[in-house]
Amino acid sequence: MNTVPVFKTYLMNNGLRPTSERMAILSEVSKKNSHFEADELYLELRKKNKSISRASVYRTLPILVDCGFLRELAFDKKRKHYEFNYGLDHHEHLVCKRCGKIIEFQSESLELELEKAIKKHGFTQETHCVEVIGYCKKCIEKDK
Amino acid sequence: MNTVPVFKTYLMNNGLRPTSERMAILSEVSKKNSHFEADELYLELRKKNKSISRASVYRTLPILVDCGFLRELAFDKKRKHYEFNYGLDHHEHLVCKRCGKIIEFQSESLELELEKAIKKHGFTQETHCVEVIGYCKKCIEKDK
DNA sequence: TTTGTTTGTGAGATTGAGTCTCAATATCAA
DNA sequence: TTGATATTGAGACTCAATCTCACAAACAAA
Ligand SMILES: [Zn+2]
Ligand SMILES: [Zn+2]
Ligand SMILES: [Zn+2]
Ligand SMILES: [Zn+2]
Repeated sequence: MNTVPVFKTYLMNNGLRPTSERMAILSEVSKKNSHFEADELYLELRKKNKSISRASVYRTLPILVDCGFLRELAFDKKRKHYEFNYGLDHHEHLVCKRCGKIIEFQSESLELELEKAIKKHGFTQETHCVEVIGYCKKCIEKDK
Repeated sequence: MNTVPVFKTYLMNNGLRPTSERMAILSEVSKKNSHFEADELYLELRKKNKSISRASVYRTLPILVDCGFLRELAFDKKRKHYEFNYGLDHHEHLVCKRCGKIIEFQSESLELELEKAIKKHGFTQETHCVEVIGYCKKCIEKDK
């Protein structure tokens, strides 16, 4: 994908510089195909001998969220979770309280209904998150 | 409302005791008509000479969430926010990134579509939260 | 009641994700 | 080059939330 030029343009337009640290973080993050947290990413970069300070990692992630590469997730109110979300289909999450499994799902009609409700209140959406807390099929069966 | 007997039954069924601290917290919380956070509640109880320790407040809130009196909200990933949610209409939130205003809204058809999607995946819902991040009408107009 | 067992409380210590500081370094435009 | 500005990294710091543990309540059985 064309993430690099898009990121560089974003940085330029906001008076930010395309440092090697920022570019390395973008690169690492765009390889992710699942949810992750900041410290996990920091340690991964460290292992790959791309030692970027914890501060820089924590400083860069909000930038990547702001320019639309990452989505900040809401499950687990202790730590922030992210997912790469550029050029991919938008999805929502079902979180199992028992086994912790996270199921991703898509619903066009859900998105449409949400869009309607948002417009009705004169609100301008940037992102949204729909998260369902409950129990997955397997866990329900186990508890019988 | 019949919160007190419902809470007592819940506690009983879970091997927990209906202590004066727990009942006082339930009482305080059920008077709330807006979003609040744990420490705020602790300080309020303190002012009213119902000195309950910070630990007990933090210990009781998850119980109240678990038995359905409170809902845990997802905006502001730094601190946990709650709202009293018993016998009231279910609603979702629009959060303005600029002024911080939180608009509550309801949509029957949104709920129905969500319910459909959940069932489709064999998931059993306990709660959910829909949160839209963006800009409110006023802030959009100001920025022109 | 009394006794023993279990559960809950409070004060303060501890944790840990995330932020801040600031001197040193990198970037960039002129 | 040079000067203005932005960024980095190491480690100090913050602060919401949790944990510890001695003591106090609640409860069940006798
Ligand atoms: Zn499960
Ligand atoms: Zn996802
Ligand atoms: Zn606003
Ligand atoms: Zn609300």
